[in-house]
Amino acid sequence: MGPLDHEQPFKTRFQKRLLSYLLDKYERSRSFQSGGASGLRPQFAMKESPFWAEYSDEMDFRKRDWMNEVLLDLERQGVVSLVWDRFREGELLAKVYLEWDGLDDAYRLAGREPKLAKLKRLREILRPLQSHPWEWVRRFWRETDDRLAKRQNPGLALDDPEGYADLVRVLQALPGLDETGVPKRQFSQALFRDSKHFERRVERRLVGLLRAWGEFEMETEEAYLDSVGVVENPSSVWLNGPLTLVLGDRRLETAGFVGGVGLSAATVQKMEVEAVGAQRIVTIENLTSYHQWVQERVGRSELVVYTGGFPHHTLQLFLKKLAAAVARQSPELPVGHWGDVDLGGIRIFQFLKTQFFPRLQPIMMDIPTLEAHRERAVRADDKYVEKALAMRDDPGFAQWGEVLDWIAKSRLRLEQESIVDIPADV
DNA sequence: TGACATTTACCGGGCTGATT
DNA sequence: AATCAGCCCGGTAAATGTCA
Repeated sequence: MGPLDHEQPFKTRFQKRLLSYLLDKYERSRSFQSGGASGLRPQFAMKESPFWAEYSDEMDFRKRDWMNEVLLDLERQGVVSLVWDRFREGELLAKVYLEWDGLDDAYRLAGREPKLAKLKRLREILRPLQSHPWEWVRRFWRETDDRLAKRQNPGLALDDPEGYADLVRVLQALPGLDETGVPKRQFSQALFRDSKHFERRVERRLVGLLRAWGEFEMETEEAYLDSVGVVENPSSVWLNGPLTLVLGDRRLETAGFVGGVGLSAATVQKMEVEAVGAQRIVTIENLTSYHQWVQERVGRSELVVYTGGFPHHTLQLFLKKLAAAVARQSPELPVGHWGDVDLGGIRIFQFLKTQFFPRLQPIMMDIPTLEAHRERAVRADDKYVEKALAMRDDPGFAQWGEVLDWIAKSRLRLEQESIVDIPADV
C-alpha cells in the first residue's frame, strides 16, 4: 500500500471540504446578502479551523503536504490566496482566503449549487401564490418573495424545492374545495395520485404556514386543516330543538328527536333552513356541556347547536344557512353562546359573532362565573398570560377586556365542563 | 498607527426532519 | 404526539482586516 492509494481520494475530499467551508462562510456573510464583494474576504485561520487536526497530524505528516499541494493548486487557479506562517513559507499555513473572482470555480470544484441559485429557484416556485385568492397567502408570498429577493432565507428549507412545489399545488387547490371540506386522503389522492403524500410531505408545512400567517389562531392541527377545508372525515352537525329544513322536495322537522339529531355533511350541503321554531338559539362549544344543557333544559323553546371547538367547515356552512334564515325571519331572535372562559373560547365566540350572529350574547362566560368556579379553574403559564394581555389590547376583543384581565391576573382559565350546575335563568 | 467597517462568536427562538 | 438535534436568523459584543 503506497501513498498513491490514498493521496488522490484524500486530496479530492479535502478540496471539497475546504471550499465548502469557505463557501458556507461566504453564504452566511453580509457580502453575500449585499451582493457585492466587500473588502473583507471569507477567510479562516488554519489553527482555528476544523482542518487543523489533520493538518497537524504527527502520525501522518504526508497529509499536511497533500493539503498544502491542494491549496497551492487552488491559489494558482485564483480561487484562494494563502498566507504562510512567518519563516515557514510553503510549509505551515497561517490563513486561507477565498478570492472573489474565484467564486464560480469554488462552487464548481466543491460540487455544490450556489445559494443564490437556490433562492432564485424558490422564488420561481412560489411565484404562482402572487395571485392567490386568499389575502393571507398573498401576504405570505409578498414578504417571502421580498426576503428571497434580498438574498435572505425567510425560514424555508432551501434544499427542498419539490416540497415547496407541492405546498404551492396544495395552496392553489384549497380555495376550490367543496364547502363541507374534503377528506385528507382523498385530497391527497386527487392532487398527487398518492393518498399519503399530503400527510407525509405537505401537511406540517401547511399547518406551520397557517399558524404563522392564517387569520385565526386554533388549538389543534386538525382545526387548522379544517379551516382550509381538509378534514379527516366529513363531519356532522349536532343540534337539538325545532328547526324546519327543506331538503330537495321534502320538508323535515327536527323537533321530535329526543336528545338531539345529527345532520350529515351531505345533508347540510343540500338543505335550506326554512324556519326556526324556537324562541332562542344557543351554541355550545364542548360535547359534554352540550349534552348537559340539552338534558337539563328539556321543554324549553331553544335550538341548541354543538360547535365542537372551533366551528368546522360543515358547521360553518350550517350556521351560514341558519343565520340567513334568522336574519330573514326573526332578526330579533336571541342568540347565545356558551364556551370555555379561556382564550380559545373567546376566539370562538368572536368568530361566531362576527361571521354569523352580530347580536350574539355570551352565556356563563363572565367574571361572576369565573369567581364562582375558581377552585375548578386550570392554571395558565407565562406564555398564556402574555397572550391574554395581547388579546386584551386587540380592539377585536374589546368586549372581553375585563375577562382577559381576570385571566391574566389570576393566571387561571375555566373550562366549561367545570360548570356542573346550569342555573335555570341563564 | 488609528479610524472605521466588517466579520466572527455567541445566544435565544423558531422551523425542519428524524426518531420514538 | 412528543422529543431531539441541526440549521438559520437577528441581535449583541468583541475581534480583526482595510485603508489612509
